Amino acid sequence: MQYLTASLEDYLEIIHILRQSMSGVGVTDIAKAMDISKPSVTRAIKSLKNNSLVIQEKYGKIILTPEGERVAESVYSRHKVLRKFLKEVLGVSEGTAEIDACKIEHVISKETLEGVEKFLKNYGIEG
Amino acid sequence: MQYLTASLEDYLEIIHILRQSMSGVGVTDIAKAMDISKPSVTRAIKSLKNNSLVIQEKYGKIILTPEGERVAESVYSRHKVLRKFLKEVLGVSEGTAEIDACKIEHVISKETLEGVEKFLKNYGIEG
DNA sequence: TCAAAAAGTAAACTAAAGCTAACTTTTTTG
DNA sequence: CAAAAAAGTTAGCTTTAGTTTACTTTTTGA
Repeated sequence: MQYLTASLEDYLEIIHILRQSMSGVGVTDIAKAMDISKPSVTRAIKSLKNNSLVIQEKYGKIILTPEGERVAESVYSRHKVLRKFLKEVLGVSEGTAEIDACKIEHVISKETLEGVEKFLKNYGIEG
Repeated sequence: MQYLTASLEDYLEIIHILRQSMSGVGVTDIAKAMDISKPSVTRAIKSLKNNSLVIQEKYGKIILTPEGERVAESVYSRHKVLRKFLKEVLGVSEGTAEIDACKIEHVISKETLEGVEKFLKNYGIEG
């Protein structure tokens, strides 16, 4: 899995986040969290399964594979760094920081992310 | 025209940029600049025509309408602000700044863009 | 001036990602 | 424990945006 779409990255991220507050993540949980239909989720999960990023028995809960977990954490980490930067450095509101971080996290390069992290570190804004 | 896809914004932007160094912008110019096929360009132009953002007679050159020009300039302006910020503030390389600006310009909110502009102004980095 | 090259278009295919309607399976609960 | 509710899936539609192949139109230059 070298390339993932923004959409599939979002699914992994939300599964990761939901997992932190519930024992098992299901299609309906994801659909509600992302405000999309259940069939859309089912199809996305199928695609993630094909890429060995999640495991799910038919009608069962969705579990991230180690690789899926790795990708999800990577995306979520980018999200948190960007959100912090937008809020603390650019003075953007909570809500906008959340929304924009969620979009920028999918398109930003490694180099720019590192620039952001370096900036936060230099200014003593801890992660 | 309240909402434009990232792709269509890119077409408007590239037409605007090409126009600065050539008298008439054609399908082939755009295809080469964006490294995509000519039929892809033709279809995108058709969509922009439907939205009254460009004018083109059959087999003719492509011209931005005043509204198209307004949108193109808005996108390109975002691009320049972001590129400058990435380079001057985050210390990102020329090439990466160009690439990332080109992606972030389509997803960033007004509020965050204003935060970026304010930051540049505060630090005396002139536009 | 007319034939070849270049430019532009049309048609049809593909993939991603959303949707609804209708179905099956599982869970809950009276 | 069986019926209803909830959860999950399937099938088929839509849009966007890329592709290739094959066509038409325009431009150019020997």
